Parts: sequence; C-alpha cells; structure tokens
Amino acid sequence: MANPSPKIPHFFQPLLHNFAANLAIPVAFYEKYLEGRPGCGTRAELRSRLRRQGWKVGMVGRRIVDGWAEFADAHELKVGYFLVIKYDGGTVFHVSVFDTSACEVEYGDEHDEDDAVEGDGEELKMDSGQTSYVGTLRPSYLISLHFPACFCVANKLNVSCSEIIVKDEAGKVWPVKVKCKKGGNAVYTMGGWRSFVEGNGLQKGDRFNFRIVSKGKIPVLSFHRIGMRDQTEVATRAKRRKAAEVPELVTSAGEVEHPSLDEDEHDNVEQDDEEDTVEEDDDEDLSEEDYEEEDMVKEDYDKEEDMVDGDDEEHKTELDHSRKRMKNRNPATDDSTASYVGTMCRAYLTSLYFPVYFSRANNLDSCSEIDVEDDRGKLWPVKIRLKRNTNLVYTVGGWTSFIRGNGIRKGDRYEFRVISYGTKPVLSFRRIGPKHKAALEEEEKVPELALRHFEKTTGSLIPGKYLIRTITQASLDRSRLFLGINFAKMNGLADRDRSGDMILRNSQGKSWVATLKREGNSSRFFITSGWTEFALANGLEAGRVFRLEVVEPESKLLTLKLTRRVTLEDL
DNA sequence: CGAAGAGAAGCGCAGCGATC
DNA sequence: GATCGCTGCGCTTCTCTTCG
Repeated sequence: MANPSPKIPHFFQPLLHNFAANLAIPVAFYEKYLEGRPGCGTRAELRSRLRRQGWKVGMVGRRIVDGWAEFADAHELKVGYFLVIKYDGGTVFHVSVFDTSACEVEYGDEHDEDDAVEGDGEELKMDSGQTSYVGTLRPSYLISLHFPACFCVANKLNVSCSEIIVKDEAGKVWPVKVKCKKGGNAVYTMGGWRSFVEGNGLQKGDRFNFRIVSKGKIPVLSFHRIGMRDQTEVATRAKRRKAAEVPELVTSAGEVEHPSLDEDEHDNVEQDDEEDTVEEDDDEDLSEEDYEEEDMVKEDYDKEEDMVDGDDEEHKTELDHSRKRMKNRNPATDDSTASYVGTMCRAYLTSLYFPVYFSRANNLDSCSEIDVEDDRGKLWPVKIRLKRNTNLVYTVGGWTSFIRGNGIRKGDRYEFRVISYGTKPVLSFRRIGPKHKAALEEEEKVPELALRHFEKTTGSLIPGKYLIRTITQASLDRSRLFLGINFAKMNGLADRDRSGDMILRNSQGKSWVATLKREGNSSRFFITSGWTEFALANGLEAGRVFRLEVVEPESKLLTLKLTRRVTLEDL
C-alpha cells in the first residue's frame, strides 16, 4: 500500500467468515468522521483500482449492506484478506485489498469493468507478471476463445504450441487444441474447447480468470469463474459438469489421471468456499436434500474408485473408512480443516509433520503420496507416512527437494491448503509474508483507542447481555475464561450447542477468533484458544475488571464485544 | 534421508473449596 | 444444594533430537 498520509482518515478491516454479509465501519471511526454528515449512514461509494467509477452501496448505520456482496464478488474477496479503507470526505471510500500473503491484490490499473463487459474493445486485465488475465466470455468465445496476443507472447503460447491443458475449478483437466493466428502472436482454441465450455456450463457474459500453471511443452492453464456465488447456480452447473463425459487422461508427466474421481471432492471444496461467503446463519438452511445429494455424488466417487483399486482389498477398506469420515464432514466447517498456517521450524526442513486434525480431515493418513504445488504452480511429488502410535502424518521422500527448490528457510510462515482430494491429493503451499506495516501500526494503536472508547461507554446491566469478570493470572496462563452457567443459559449456549469458533471484538471493531468450549457434558462453557491473545492485546492484565457484551445474540456465532475495562481501584 | 524416541505443550475431565 | 473459578492428573499431540 502506498504510504498513507495521516491526514487521510483510514482504517483496516480483516475479513472473517461472515464478511459477505456486510462491511462494518469501526465505531470510533464512524463516530469521529462520519456520524452526522449528510448522506452518511444511508449511502456511500466504494472505489478501488478495479473500477474507477466505484460501486454505489447502501448503508444501515455504520454498516455497508446493499451492494456490498457485488463489491466483494467483483474483487474476489476471501476469508483472511484484509482491506485498507481510506475516507476522503463526503460518502466516498477508497478500498485497497490485501490477500493472505499481506500483498496488495492487483486488479489492473483503473480498469472500467462495465466498459469491459459491454464494450466492443478487448477487455483485458493482466497481472504484472503477465501470468494471468481476466476476461468476459463473448458469444463467439463459446465456440473458440481468442487469447490476447500479449498474454500469448508473455507465456510463449504462440511458440510451437498446438495443445494446452485447461484445469477447471474442480481441478479437472481438459486437453484443448490451439492454433496461432496467421501473421500474429495471438492464439485461439480449437478442438476440445467446446467440451470444456459445455462441461463447465459456461455462458455468455461469464467473467473468468486464466492463469498459467506451467509453461512446459503442453502449457497448463487454470480457469476460474469470477463472481458466481449463487448456490443454486453453482449446484446446477456442477450437475451439468457431472453429466459430461470425461475420458481418462494422460498428463504430460505420463501419469494416468481419473478426473472424475477427484471432481466430486473438488465440488465439495468449491461449495465449502461458497459457504464461507454466506452468512453463518445460512448454514442452518442446508436442507437434508443438500446433504443427500452430496452423499450421492460421493457414492459415485466410491464406485469409480473401487474399480480402480479393485485388487487391493486392504487398501480399499482403508479408503472406505476415510471416505466415511469425509462423508461425515460438516460442510460448514470444512474450510477450517482444508488449510492450516504454520511456521517452518528447523526439523520441518527435513520432514514436515502435518497437524493431526488436518491430515485426518483431508485423508492424508490413508495416502502414501501427495503433490505439493508451490507459489509458481509447479507440482512436487512428496511421499508421506503415518507415524505408528501417534497418528501423525509426516513427509519423507521428495520433501527436501521441494524445500531446496523453493528456498524455504527456518522461520518462514506458510499456508498448506488441500486443492485436490483423491488417492494422491494436491496441496498448495503458499508462503505468508510478515503482516503489512500499516496493519501493524493500526494494531498498536488499538489498546489506547479502545481505552478511550471504553471510558466513554456506559450502559444499564441487562441480565444475560453482559459478562463481568476480574482477570486472573490463571485465566491468562491457561487461556480459559469461564462464562458462568447463568450467562450460558441466558444466551442459549447449551440449547444450540454453540461450542466451536466464536468472535471476540473490541470497541474498534477489530476481531479475534477464539474457541468456545463446553466442559464435558456439563452446562459450563469457557473461552479458550484466542482468549489470552485477545486479553493481552486489549490491556486486560491480571486484576483488571472488564465487561463483555453479547453482540447479535440471534446469530449462530457467539460474538462478545469488550465494552468496559477498569481497574479495581476505579470501582 | 528416513525412522523413531523423548520431552514439552495442549487438552479433557474430575474434583476441590469458596460463595450464594 | 447449586454454581463458580480454579487446579491436578493423565492422555494426546506436537516439536525437536538422535540414530542407523
């Protein structure tokens, strides 16, 4: 991000699981800069590098609601991203998007999206490395897609290239013949393209992103649709895809792939991602039919897999067990187990151990080999083993080559994410950079700002709404805060069994994810993982008295907001 | 490089004493 | 007696070291 001037008010906002619902402006920011201004609280305009003219959005109080989903769609916002939002007066906000590697997302400079969709000119947005571009499917593109010349030249598609592999969102690969235009550098698709279009249910007007995955003899390009979030549409198109005949393919590496085997698993991943973008409460709306349909798809997967591994009964039994586990996975929580973030320790440079929950949730404990996709999209085969007596899955052959090949060092932070299931899962490995400077500076300001806000805060004590406690050293040492049975009852924690993730928020709107746990089968609940981090970040040392307030009590996700913090002497 | 051992850390459970 | 905050114990998981 460009070094923001302190004269331009700005705030940052991390995107949590329920970010798709709305964008909340921090209370202190709203009160200081927006409250009382004409038009504020009813409408606003969000501008970004993606579209000069901005998005008109509606506000309810300090929340941006109407039009926010479209903005999030267009920018492909995801959980873990964060936004830096500058306010230059009036009702206009400039939004910069930062991804999980803390780097600003490039959308192409000052590109006008609407013009691109409807205009006749070449609509092209290409990243700085020219390894990907964004476009819109014109009617003629459903027959034959014309790649932009600069994209072809940058990736040598125009040099002795007669075939490419297109990898769709489900990870399925489609061989497509291509031809170079006469006297030009541009390349267009021939045979195989229409199968891809039909198989993926592509339609006129669909926006897409093509990215170069590998530039070998037969280049591999990944294809992603942009902005298709509607559940029904996703499901409908997935069905169409399933109906398409997919032959067994032989990759350039000479390996036999069974695209249909992995496809269904990918669909689940895809759906999980979709669900992350909807409100938490929507999870409850998944009908029995939704789950049954998912199971039916998995049954097909099982049958096909059995045909492949029919001779190996023992292996098949193991696979069955693991698939049963997969079927029991709750789609609403899958994203939390599809990836994890870690720090490279010295031992991991020779052999990496996966967290047990991660390897179990993704069936790594029943696999002997995985492919690890690095930042450049290159796949590294890595053998894995299950450690006896401990259930730990660890890497063996091939791992150190990956480490050396990518210059990974001790202390590097990384994210592993499963991007393809099956007998040989594919895991993406992404290095995560240090937190953005601006974000760190904002975090440092939080306790002081919070204190000022709490000092202003008063309110009557509504039973069940507040949790008032004195911080003890033991509470911080063990990262546990007991909520009290009455508080749990008042908020229906036991009735709806809301154990799991929860949100702790300070008055600035900054949120921490914590874990709410039930003590055995009792009616006692306590906050654990995340509690100490939250307490320390907000100056809640031992001896302090604080008040937490229930936010959005009707929500499935318990959210507690720190609204008062005092010393014992103040009471 | 692969495998396994050992200690540290995390976590669930049961139960204690204080309080209401 | 019920509730609450807290702690001890033991099992599981994680991390690091050592060995072949």
